[in-house]
Amino acid sequence: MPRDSRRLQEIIAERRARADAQRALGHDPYPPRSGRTHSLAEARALFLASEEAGDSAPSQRVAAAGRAQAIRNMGRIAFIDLEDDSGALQVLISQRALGDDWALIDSLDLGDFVEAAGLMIRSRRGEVSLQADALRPLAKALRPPPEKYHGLQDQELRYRRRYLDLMTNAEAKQTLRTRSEVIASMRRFMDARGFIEVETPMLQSEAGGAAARPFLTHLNALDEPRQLRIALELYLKRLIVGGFDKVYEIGRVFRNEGIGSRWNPEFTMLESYEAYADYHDVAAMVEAGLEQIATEVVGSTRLPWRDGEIDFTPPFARVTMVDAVQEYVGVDFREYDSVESITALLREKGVTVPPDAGWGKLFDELVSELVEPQLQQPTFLLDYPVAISPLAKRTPDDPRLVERFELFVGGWELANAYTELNDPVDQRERFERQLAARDAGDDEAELLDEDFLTALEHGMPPTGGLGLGMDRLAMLLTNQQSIRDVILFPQMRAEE
RNA sequence: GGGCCCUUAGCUCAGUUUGGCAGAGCAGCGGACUUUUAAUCCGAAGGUCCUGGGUUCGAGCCCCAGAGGGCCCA
Repeated sequence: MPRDSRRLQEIIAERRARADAQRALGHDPYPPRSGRTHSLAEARALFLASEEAGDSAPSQRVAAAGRAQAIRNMGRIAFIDLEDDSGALQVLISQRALGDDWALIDSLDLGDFVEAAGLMIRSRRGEVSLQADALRPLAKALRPPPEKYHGLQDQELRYRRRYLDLMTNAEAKQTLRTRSEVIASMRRFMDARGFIEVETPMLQSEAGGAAARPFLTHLNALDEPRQLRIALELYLKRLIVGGFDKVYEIGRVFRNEGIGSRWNPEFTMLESYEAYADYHDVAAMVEAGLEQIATEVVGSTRLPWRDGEIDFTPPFARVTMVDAVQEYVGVDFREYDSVESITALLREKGVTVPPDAGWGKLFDELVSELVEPQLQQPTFLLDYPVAISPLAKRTPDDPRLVERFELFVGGWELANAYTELNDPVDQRERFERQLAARDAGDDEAELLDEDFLTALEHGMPPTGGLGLGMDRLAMLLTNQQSIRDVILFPQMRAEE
């Protein structure tokens, strides 16, 4: 944190002096509690209701509180714009009404929390106002707020000091509030379908369930290494083995990888597992869920997105991976089953070939470059190659494919789902193949989780599983292009 | 990892074209004002021009290196 400049130190000193001035007037600059009777929106509503009823003004006294966003002192009368989480309200206050406490006006700074009490009126210019006859400091702000008109523009400060962003940028606050509503709406949807919400370990001996590098830490009490989870999958499936038929978790996962416009090292996933369901059932649930959440949160299934819109009205498009690659690349990918042949295909199509990559990464590259960007409206891409899906069940008619879909929206992967692999023998072979890939240099390959295999050996019913990125869902529903704008405190390099 | 852009007062930004005294608005400070709402009016202040080197009589500006941030690509 950079040291405060001399100018800023002067400003802080001035503000501390005004806190002392409040004490001299018999007011505590930091009283323990507020005596407010109405939020600012409630106070306004009280007046409007009374006006609607034909009364000139409500006779009920109001004590309201909030942050002083503007102070207009006209000499013997002053206007203070207060703001709380419900809205804003103008306080009108006169020297005559306040008496000795009029001196408090000079002790106020922008950013201070203030309480005002009196009757609701309409000012001469028509502004619904609280005509206060009592004023009381609630909390002195020692540091000045950002400039009021433009708000805080500096991207770095907006992320590092999010409270200043929230304080001054209404749009940023609304976006982050919507994120919370998205998560609440998702919980309502899952709960109503009979899922129970569970919590599984974030500290794991071997982080599994996804292809990603984990964060490493140490558990002192047991003197053992631990990894932060990269997915929720393997523990939730243990619960299906145990007999919970519908479980979900909305939780933070951690991937020690890049930071970018759609990537933050910690992000929030929904995962759900439903016994006796398959990936088609999961797709139907995702359609219903996104329809409901969009309707609850935004009020429509047609959402503005960049220059156009995204339509979450079911049913979503469904296309198999085989057909999609045929359409956008022009080949049957099953005929390119060696590293050599798919490398040649990538070269032919002008896709950069990552060095030392196995078949799975090369295939992923092909699809990421040529197929996924095409999928702007919600589209289920179905039936993935088994090589990049070590936890999914093979399709009945082609053992090279698995019953898996990813849902793409706006060209982004939003969700990933399988008919879960519940054959412990096949699962062990898949893990061993992953270990071989790891030995060949793929440090994102799955580790063999012996306890998870033991659980599968006790028998897991046919199960449909889902993973869905809540941050990206929040981005889609708020029309934000940067994940940092839907995460309250995105990761940043430490200051200094 | 690569490319491009940004960093000047507490905040929002000019100033870089063509090297020549460091600028404005808001906020703050002093004063005026009993219906304002980006209040208005008068006055006086306020700077690590991101950091470190270099070129030059002279660098916010040109050159080199670095830091932080943003965007795009991998």
